[in-house]
Amino acid sequence: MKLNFGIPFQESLNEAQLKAVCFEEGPLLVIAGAGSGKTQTLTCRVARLVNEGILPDSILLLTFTRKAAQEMLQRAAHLLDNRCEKVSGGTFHSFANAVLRKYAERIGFDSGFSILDRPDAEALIGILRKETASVSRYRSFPQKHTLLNIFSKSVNKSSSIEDVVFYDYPHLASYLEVIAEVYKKYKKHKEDHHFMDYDDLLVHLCHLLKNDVGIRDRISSQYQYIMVDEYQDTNRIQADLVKLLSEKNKNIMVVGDDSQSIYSFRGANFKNIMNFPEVFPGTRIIRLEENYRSVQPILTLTNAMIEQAGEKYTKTLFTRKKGGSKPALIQAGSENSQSRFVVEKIKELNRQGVPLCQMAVLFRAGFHSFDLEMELGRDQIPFIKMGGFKFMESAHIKDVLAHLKVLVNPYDRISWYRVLLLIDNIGPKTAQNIYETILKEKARHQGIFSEKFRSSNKKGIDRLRDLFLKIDSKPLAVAEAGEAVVRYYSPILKEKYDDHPKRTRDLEQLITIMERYNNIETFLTDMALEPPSISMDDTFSEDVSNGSRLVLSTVHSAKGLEWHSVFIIWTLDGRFPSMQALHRVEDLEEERRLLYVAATRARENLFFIYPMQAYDRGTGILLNRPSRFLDRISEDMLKKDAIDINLF
DNA sequence: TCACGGAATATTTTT
DNA sequence: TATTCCGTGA
Repeated sequence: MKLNFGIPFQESLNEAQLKAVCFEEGPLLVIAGAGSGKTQTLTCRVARLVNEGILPDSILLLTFTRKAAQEMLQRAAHLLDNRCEKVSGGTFHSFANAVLRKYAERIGFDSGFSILDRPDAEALIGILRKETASVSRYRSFPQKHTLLNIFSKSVNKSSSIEDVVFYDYPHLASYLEVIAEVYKKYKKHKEDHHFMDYDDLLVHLCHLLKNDVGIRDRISSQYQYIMVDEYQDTNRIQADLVKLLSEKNKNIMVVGDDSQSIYSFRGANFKNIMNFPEVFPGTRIIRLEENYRSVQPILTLTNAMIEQAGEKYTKTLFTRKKGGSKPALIQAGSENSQSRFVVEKIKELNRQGVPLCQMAVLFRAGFHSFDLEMELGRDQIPFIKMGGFKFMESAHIKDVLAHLKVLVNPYDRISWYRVLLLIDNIGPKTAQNIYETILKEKARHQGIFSEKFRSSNKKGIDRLRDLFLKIDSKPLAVAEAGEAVVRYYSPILKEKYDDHPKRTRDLEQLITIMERYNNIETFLTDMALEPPSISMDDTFSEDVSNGSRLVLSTVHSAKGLEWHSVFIIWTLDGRFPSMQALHRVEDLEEERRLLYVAATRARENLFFIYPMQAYDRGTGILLNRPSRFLDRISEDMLKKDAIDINLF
């Protein structure tokens, strides 16, 4: 039976997809296997609703990345018309930000709160960590990034610092009190200075909706239809938010795949998707099991891999794609032999007509590809490593932004330190003195004028003062202020980095971005929340002649993507699954899902490669078995080969 | 108190 | 690869 909606997409949908698209009212759980057309289903549903006259701004589409949201709405607009672009869509965080800006005062916040991105949060913790006197007594007190991980996990799992430390960081148990002390300071500092880190956005929104019935009613009435993508990666707070937001209309559709839940280390809880039917009584479940991506031999293997998983919604993916060759597990003599194999195989496939950009090498951790990167360089094979560079997090960009942040919020300590430490002969101590003077005299950025400085500092301080005077003297457009800062910063940049030409170009890009804004606060918020997914393209545009580049990626960053041929390296037991995950069943299960995600990225060819042996530095154990997730799989599904290092 | 250099070290990271 | 940490000397 086919229904007709008079819109041109329905022929492209299979029966299960169509059911999901046409689903009317109430809670709906869509279990969407890898490559089963989940995005298309969501997209079509949005288009269908809008087409039937539902107001776009009463539809809410929540995703984890800004890119995913944009893409879906654009595709929906393409199917129907541009009403779809008006659908409220975005990440949980940007949604929270938007709501909180409106109602901040209800939770005792200034609507002009600033957002701390990860480096900012770490920097703040770094300062507080040093300030905490007792830290110096301990030799191996956790570093700032570890502290932030602990704090964040405690928030995202809604459990106490104590529980997180005992459960996930037992080796730090003796520092518990001091860790808790730093946490308290961190929290207080954020409150005092109207900062929110990423987690706070969700926490405060949740708090607002829970405690303010009026606002909760207003918001949950506004959204008639709510859809959530990648539901298996939501954490406790996000699940609560979904529940609160859908309170009035109960038209909540979540889409996800429990087998692809790989973010528990960030507090994601795949139980959310398992428990959904209990939390929302009357839930309909629809399974999307037809895979449009991989050939059958790959699906047969990946089905077998995930079959062994403990808890899951059962589903069996199938495809109508014919042919295809059996995936292979390859033992290489050494790490370098592994790299050589990959390089040679890629060259071979490339000769057969597979473009480089249709091949990917995936691995568990970023540094696993170092040796391969060198081999690729030697053979002059162009590649792009995903998840690597973060435009907004690079030092020079942060430097420039810090100057603007100080103008917006003169009590922003992290940014002040950042700005001041750039000046010659100013170190942490001097920076602290200056900051305290500013705070004491409530002197905003003019505060730097009043302190008496040693003559060795004078020149640098004077330059900074000139900059602030210039920006103060007349109202400047965002980009003009940015240009002034860049002009001030440029000599420092040249002094500090020998690759300054490239970085200077980045700064020019930043100015270009600024030109789109007429308000510095909005600009800064966007940079923290929705940083431009910089195609640092111009870095590579010099060799545009060969636009096609091989992709190197961690498995996490590869989620949702697909390639003609996929190589998974380091499938050595102890690397993948990683050593740290062996002690706990849940962790091991997540590793299994991770390898599953990696393997299901492949359309035609799939290779697992591992070096014959490697020492684990942490434990001193010799790793010499292939991944336990592959070892027990029979030869019918997985071809097992050893290659000789001398072959290459 | 700061700057410099060398060494160590690294899960995974949509916000 | 790249970032960060620590010790040393000025």
